[in-house]
Amino acid sequence: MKEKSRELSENEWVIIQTVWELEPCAAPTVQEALQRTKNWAYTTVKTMMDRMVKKGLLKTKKLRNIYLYSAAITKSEARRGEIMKTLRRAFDGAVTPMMQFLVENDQISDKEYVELDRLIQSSRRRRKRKKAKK
Amino acid sequence: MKEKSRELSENEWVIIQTVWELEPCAAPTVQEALQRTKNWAYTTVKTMMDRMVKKGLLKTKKLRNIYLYSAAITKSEARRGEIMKTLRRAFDGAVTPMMQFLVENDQISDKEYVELDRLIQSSRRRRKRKKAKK
DNA sequence: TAGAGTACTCTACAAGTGTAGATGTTATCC
DNA sequence: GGATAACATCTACACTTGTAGAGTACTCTA
Repeated sequence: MKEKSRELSENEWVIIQTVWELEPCAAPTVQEALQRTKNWAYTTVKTMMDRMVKKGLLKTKKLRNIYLYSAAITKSEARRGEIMKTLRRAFDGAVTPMMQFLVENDQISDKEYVELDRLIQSSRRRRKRKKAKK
Repeated sequence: MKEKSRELSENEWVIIQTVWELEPCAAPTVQEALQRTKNWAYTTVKTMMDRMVKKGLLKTKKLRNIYLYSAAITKSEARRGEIMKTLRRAFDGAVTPMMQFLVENDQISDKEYVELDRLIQSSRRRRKRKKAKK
């Protein structure tokens, strides 16, 4: 289960987000979709995407004379990688201090508290059950 | 309060962590301190540190003929930057889904649950008080 | 005051990333 | 069957990051 330590750059995130939404999709489609936000030339997008293929972040399938891209990693995997990176770099790998930081930094609204609370409870219950089972 | 979006690279994190511990400190000190973990040549460390000064991550003070470095940003600022980056990139800026992810991904031990719970309660109380005051 | 340390400065180079122009290729429509 | 549109490939270049050698400058001691 060796995580291939997928570190995405800022722009790679932008691209892969779009691909997740539209996959399977061709490069021009992605470029168009990003027209509003990013003003990238077609070749820019295409280059980035091809590099991402080489890195195993995207994959392609040739369809006649065009390539259809899709993500080679799930959103969940990517998120995990990103979080792990932050955790490792900034919090010595410890989850609690990171949560603590989040909680203490006024980045959480009242409503979010409630939700978070519920989340924790339910996840805890779930874990307990799982443990009991084995 | 405009955050200068301080994005540290992997190695910059390593350096600044050391500086936080030892500051004010000279470059050779940092290099020695990292000898065990990283096997960087002195010039490597020095180059990185000087680049970090240019970026506003570290600052120096000339003392006779040596430079003493210290951090130009606090650990807290750096952490915040790192978290914000993850949040923005991978979670669309929303805290709750990120917490949810943490909670649901078995990255939290039983003990941590308890602690987290306490954390949330107390932070919530604190916030309530603060609100009441104003 | 010359040599030995110790720290600093300058320069460099490879890999990765952001960005894209110019050029080539294929399918399609008149 | 030739023009056009749509897509792909090739090439390039500047900037950042990782890494460090070679050379210089200052300071202390014999």
